[in-house]
This record gives sequence, C-alpha cells and structure tokens, in this order.
Amino acid sequence: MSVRTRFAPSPTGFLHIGGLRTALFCWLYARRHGGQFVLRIEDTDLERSTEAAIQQILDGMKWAGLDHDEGPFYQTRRFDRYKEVIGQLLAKGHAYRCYCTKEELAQLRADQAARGEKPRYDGRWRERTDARPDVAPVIRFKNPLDGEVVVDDVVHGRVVFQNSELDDLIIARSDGTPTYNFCVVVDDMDMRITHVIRGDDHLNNTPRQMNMLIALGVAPPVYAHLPMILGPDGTKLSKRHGAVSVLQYRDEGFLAEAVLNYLVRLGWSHGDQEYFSIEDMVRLFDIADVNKSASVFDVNKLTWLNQQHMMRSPAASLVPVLRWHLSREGIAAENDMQLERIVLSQRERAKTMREMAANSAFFFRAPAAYDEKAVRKHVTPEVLALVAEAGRQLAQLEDWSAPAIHELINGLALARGVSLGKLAQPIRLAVCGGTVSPPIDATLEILGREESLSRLHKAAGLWGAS
RNA sequence: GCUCCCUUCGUCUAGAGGCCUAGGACACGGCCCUCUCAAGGCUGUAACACCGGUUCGAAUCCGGUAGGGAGCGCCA
Repeated sequence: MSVRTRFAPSPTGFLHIGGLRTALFCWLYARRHGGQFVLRIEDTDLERSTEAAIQQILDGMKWAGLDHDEGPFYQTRRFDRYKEVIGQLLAKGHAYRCYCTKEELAQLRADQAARGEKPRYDGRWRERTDARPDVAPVIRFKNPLDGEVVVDDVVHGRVVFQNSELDDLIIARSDGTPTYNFCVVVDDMDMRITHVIRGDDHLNNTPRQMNMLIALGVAPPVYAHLPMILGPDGTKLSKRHGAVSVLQYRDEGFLAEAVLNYLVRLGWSHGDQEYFSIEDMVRLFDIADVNKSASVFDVNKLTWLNQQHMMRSPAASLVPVLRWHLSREGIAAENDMQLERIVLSQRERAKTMREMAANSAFFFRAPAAYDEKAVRKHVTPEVLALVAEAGRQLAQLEDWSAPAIHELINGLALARGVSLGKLAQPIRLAVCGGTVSPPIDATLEILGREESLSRLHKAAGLWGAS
C-alpha cells in the first residue's frame, strides 16, 4: 500500500512556523516513500475561517516548495458526505441524539468542577429514545464504556488510554453541522490516509478518533505526533515572539530551503550534520527518528543556516531572490550577470538576502553622503594625492577585471610604501559612501570603470575642497 | 482538578549499561588570517532536573518527586 500523508491546517490565521514543520514532515515522509501528499483545508469553523487565511496558507506552502499531489480539499464542501456517515453511525447505534441544552451542560460541568472531577458528559441521553420538541439535538458518538485504546505512536511509542476516561463527543451540532474531530475521521478514511502526522497537541484526540474509525469498520492509520515548537521563553510560539507567518521569513530575506533545513533539525538529527539540502532531507529523514520533546525556536541558528545556504547554493539561483529584495528597496536591477557577481561577492558578508540587497544598494545608487567619521580617519592630503594617482592609472587600465585592478592597486600601494588599507579604504569610501563592501577590486569591477571613476572624481573633488 | 505527554550545555542535539574525565552545532569569549566587513581556521566557558533502586558498572533500565506542556468546548 502506498504511503499517503496529509497536512490539514485550519484557515483561522496564517501558516506559522509550527504548521510549516508539520507540513514538511508530512511532505518528506510522502516523498521519501514515493507516496502522495494531500492538502486539506479544515474550514468547518465558519466563524473564524477566512479566504485571506486560505490564500496565505497556499502562498506559504508554495514559497516553501511543499507541493501537494491532491487537494486542496475543503471540508465545507463535504458536508453532504459527513451527513451520510452520521446517518450510518446513527443507524448502527454508534451515535445518538442528545437533547441537553447548553445551559444544562454548563451546569453539569460546573457541578463536576465543584466536586473536583474531570468535566465530561455523563451520557444521560445515551440510552434514551425519546425527544424534546423544544430542543434541537446534537448528535454524539457512543464511545465504548470500558476497555482501552492503544495508540502505537511512531514518535511517542505505545500510549494507552482508558475508555472510561473518554466521554461521548458531539459529532454534529444542533444546527446539523459536523464538528472537527468527526470530520477528520471521515476525511482521513475517505482520503485513504495511511500516516497521520500532526502536532502532539492532538495526541489526546487520537483515541476518540480511533474509536470512531473502528465503529466505521476501518483500520486506523499509523499515527505520529510531533513535539511542539516553543518560543524563546519556553512558551508556545505566538505573535509576541516576532515573526510567525512563514511569509514573514521570506520578507526578512530567509531562503525557503534554509527555513526547511532549520525546521527539520528541530527534533531530528542525522549524526553531526547541520546542513541539509532538500534532497538530503528526502533521502535521510524518517519520522521514527524524531524526538519526543518540544524544542525552542532559535532565530540565531536559523540565521546562521540561512547564510550557509546562501553560500552553498548556485549563485544563479539566488539572482531572482536578490532582484526581488532589491525591488523592495526601490531598485530595479536588470542585468543577471551583474547580479550574479554581486551574489558571489556579497554572500559571505550578509546573513539574509534582504541584508544582501541593502548592502548592495550602492552598486545601483551613487552615495548621497559619505561616512564623516571614516572620512576624517582615512582621508588626508597625502592620501588624496594617492587616490588621484590611482584614479589616473585606473583610467588607463586596459583590462577592467578584479585581478587587474587588484594588481594595479596593490602595485601602487607597494610602490608608495603604504599599506593596502591606506589606499583601499578611501577608494571604498568614495565609491560606496561607507567603510564596508566586498574587496575593493571586486567592488570596482562590478561597479564598472565609468561609474567607479566618476564616483572617485566626485569624492576627491569634494574632499579636496574642504 | 482529572487524563496524557515531556525533561542532556543558554538554544538545537549525539548518546539505546562500560567506547562519556558526556561528542557536535548555534550563540558568547580569545587567537590566527586580513584592504573594510565578513567568511574561514584554531581555541575557551558551558549540561545528564532531583531522590531512591537494579547492576561489578547508569545520562542510558525501574520507581517516585519536582518542573514544563497538551487535552478535558455545539473551537480546530
């Protein structure tokens, strides 16, 4: 039987980092076993589900590159099917109508709380066949009264629940709409899901779902409950912890591959390996190796990994990403070749693509001002003369390439008996306005002869006058 | 409150009875390299939650305690 996994987010908010990891694990598992990955939107909560959230989730999945083979399926379009199954359950005596009002249930819970008991439905309509004309009934699943349910979880191992701890959950509201735990069961059954991989906040729901599956005459799938991802303070990841939407990571200049690499290492490892390409993950990842304990999200490590991916990816693959970030800085960059050279020279000095774009703006815009402190430090009358000489020689340089520029500038510094820095810093200041840039030869090469000399002259004139 | 889950450096993790004076990575400190900033190399600080038990021997097995998390909804 071929492996079928599913990712089933509810569109009540954006796709967050925890959801993305669940999706990643489902996707990896399906890919690794040559199976199918199904996307399902759990939008039965009409109140809180939004179209915008659905789009956000789809965009996030697309950005991450987690492509699905089937779906997206929407639960709101499957209401007829849920009704049909509820009918079956009712007919076979696995479900019943409960005419309790919300007030009665609230009272029941209050009484139980007062007695220090676990709040649970007491089954008072379980064996009744009469009705209450003034109350629209809900439908409850008739959970077995005794015995136990064993969840053989791939990550947690054998977990046993007593049926006596479980009450009869509502599967259809009084308005007839089905509830979450029931829809999941029907969907997983209909979509022939073989492996349910989800957050371990669902572990407690699992025995109920298994009981329903059994009542429907279906063998339960394999379950794997993933540990949660916590914020830096050890509490559940939330808005307080900064970026939560995966698209926010894209905007901040993180590479999808790096985010995935970071997430796969949360709760899972393969020896001492830290860097994983997507292919590595598909080849090496196995849910059985996932840890049981929750882990804390660490932006520092994500950032480091991001730079690792920037440095190891083919430069050409980063060109479109750099262009996108430059455009967000208001810069329209056309030349692919030039962008590739920028990537090559900048990637070891930027941790994110956004940072690379910001650091590279000077290639497209002449400096509007110069770092004053640096000018005071690096520009003196002697240096000015030296820079002027460099300008003259550069103008004559036949081959405008980094090696040739390197040779020229080094040679000049050597001939004048000054350190390279003495000459390189003022030139750097003149062409980019600050003290930080790629090596001066590469910087000038990318900038081009005309632009380099023009900036040099402009700066020299300015500094010479003052 | 009840049920279930979890517990190795600040963080992510290795570890499945002797290989552990507990390894790697991020972060942090130092040194080297160096035209700036980085990247890179070397290096330092830093952990088995606690208490019992089993065993010749326990981070690893068992029991308990403490701490954290989740679920207990006509939410998903």
